[in-house]
Amino acid sequence: MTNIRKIAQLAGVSVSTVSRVLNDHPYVIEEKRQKVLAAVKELNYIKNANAVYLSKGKTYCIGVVLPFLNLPYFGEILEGIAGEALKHGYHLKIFQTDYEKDAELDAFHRLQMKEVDGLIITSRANSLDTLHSFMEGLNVVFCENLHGVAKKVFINHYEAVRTGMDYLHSKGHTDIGLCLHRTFGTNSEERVRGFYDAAEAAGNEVREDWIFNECIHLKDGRDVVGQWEALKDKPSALIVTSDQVSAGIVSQAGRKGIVVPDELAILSFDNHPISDVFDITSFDMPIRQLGEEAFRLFFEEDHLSPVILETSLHERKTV
Amino acid sequence: MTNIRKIAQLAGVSVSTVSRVLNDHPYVIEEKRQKVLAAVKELNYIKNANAVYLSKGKTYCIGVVLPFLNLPYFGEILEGIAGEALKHGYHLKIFQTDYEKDAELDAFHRLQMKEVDGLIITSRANSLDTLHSFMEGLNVVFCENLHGVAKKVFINHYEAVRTGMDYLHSKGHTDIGLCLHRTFGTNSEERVRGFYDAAEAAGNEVREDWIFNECIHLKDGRDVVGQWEALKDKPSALIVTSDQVSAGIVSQAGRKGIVVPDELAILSFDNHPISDVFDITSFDMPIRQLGEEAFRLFFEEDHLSPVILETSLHERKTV
DNA sequence: ATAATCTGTGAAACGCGTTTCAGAGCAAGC
DNA sequence: GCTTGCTCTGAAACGCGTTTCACAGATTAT
Repeated sequence: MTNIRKIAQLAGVSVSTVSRVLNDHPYVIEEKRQKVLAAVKELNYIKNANAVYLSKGKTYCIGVVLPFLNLPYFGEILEGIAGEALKHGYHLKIFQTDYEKDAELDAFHRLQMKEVDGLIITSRANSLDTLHSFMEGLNVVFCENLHGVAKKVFINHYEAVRTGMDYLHSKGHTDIGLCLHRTFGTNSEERVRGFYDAAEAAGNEVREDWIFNECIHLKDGRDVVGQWEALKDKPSALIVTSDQVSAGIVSQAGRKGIVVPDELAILSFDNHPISDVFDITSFDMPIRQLGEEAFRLFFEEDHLSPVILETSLHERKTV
Repeated sequence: MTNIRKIAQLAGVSVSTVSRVLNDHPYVIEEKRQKVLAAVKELNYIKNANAVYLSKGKTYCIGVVLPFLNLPYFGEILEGIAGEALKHGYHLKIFQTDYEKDAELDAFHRLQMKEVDGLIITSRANSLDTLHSFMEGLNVVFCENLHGVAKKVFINHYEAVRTGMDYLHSKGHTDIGLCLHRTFGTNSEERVRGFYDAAEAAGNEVREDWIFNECIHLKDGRDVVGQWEALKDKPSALIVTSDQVSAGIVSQAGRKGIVVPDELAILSFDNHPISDVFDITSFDMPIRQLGEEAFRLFFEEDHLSPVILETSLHERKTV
């Protein structure tokens, strides 16, 4: 393999000078510069990235920890991160976890090993206590409103749910259910908190059996309709934290002859294009922006103040 | 920073022995092994991944070139690649191109620089001629049926479209249109070829204005309906290469009172969950498997025979 | 005229783990 | 008793680019 020393030899200069030329450092006279460039061309020299990274102590690569790759939510976050990263010459390394704790910890280990310069945790399975010992002095960004000092960016789910609940109340609903991706995780907990707080503030009761968990994909929406039908006391409205699930609900309701919103109102989250297709009233979630801000938090070394993103309601026809 | 030499010093052994212990090589006496492990613990030693990669000449990382991250198609491919990669201890680096040639070439350059061990090209903008000079002796996998020798895995789009056309013919359709993601690119060309061949075989005319291009997202389906309505002579059926677009078409048709399939039949591709929700007849595309096979092609050094994946028709209610 | 800068350059150290090679010591095979 | 053949170990080379430091020579400032 041809390396920088061979170039130096052929060009009749020192390796430092070669390095200077290759990195556009000043203080190299034109003549030597040309000789170096000629040697590079002649020997077909290509830098070894790993040598650069070892030497520099950084990799211009950021790790993204996420559970799944085939959900629009994570695809959109990735777009946001990648777009912003590209602007600053950074690349993305994917750490897909399937919410397996070990896979998640592996990502942190990679960070410790300097395989990536930082980590963006879009969603996690491990407790903060567990993670703390792994992130001493490392650049980690969380996409959630976690307690304690950390770089974090998050969508104000609490406020969104409260606003949504008030909106449903104003439409006369008192019996409201909730469809969640999962119950653990800060973002979900924030939504649940908003849900309970709003219900309490309005003097309405919350029924545990009106909270549907593990609503992730389109088909889960269909299942929710089945469960809803089987209930003796049914909520008249559902807050659904994913447009995919809402779309599944609305389409299945259509098949079953359940009239939306008269019999069942749906207030959704994401404002994904699919909500437009199904005329689903949905909170616009700045997911791409979430990704962009996450990268910025990583990039700006001492940017420690949390970034809070707000949602806005897009009224359509399911409430 | 604590490195392998410090460990050696503290443990009173040579660096080779430390390396042996750290890599579970045989021929290290238990006593020294314990001393090394103790030193590792005491100094809180963590390997530097970049040093390993430089030394080994490989990174256990594969680059994935893709235009977009927020399309289900690419999310699914990624899932397939990532799943298979994980099994073999590989990670993924994302090279999002937006179909920009320079961004694409950058990925090849990274490969030359040994930043990744190989590249999976899920879709590309550069010509093969351009790329050829960049892949001399490098491990590159293409997800398309390109001409010439190369690692490749692809879905048999030609056959799928031909089968689809015959299916439509059998239902009495003679005036058939086509919705494409794009016109360039091998996969699209294969579909177009199947489209023309089938029409010709059936003795039907193909109308250029029945071919709709740049149909990518849900909303593009809506636009197609508008364009379709504006046609003086309308096709009675459309072959649509994405369920997202089909869903947009079907939903918009519903709003406009266009009866599917009586007035407009839709034969779609992907068999994405959304096609189930909309009852769209769709070809099942083994996209995840495409990703898995792509990784295998990369991983098995001399696996040069192309992998061809077949589709299967899922009949629902839009034809 | 002298001090203070700036330009240009190379040797050497640095970042750090892996691997080869030579050799010592010891047990099994003939 | 002598030859193979293991087991175990460390020195040194290897992979390779960046950066610091010392210094020579050329300017500019005082």
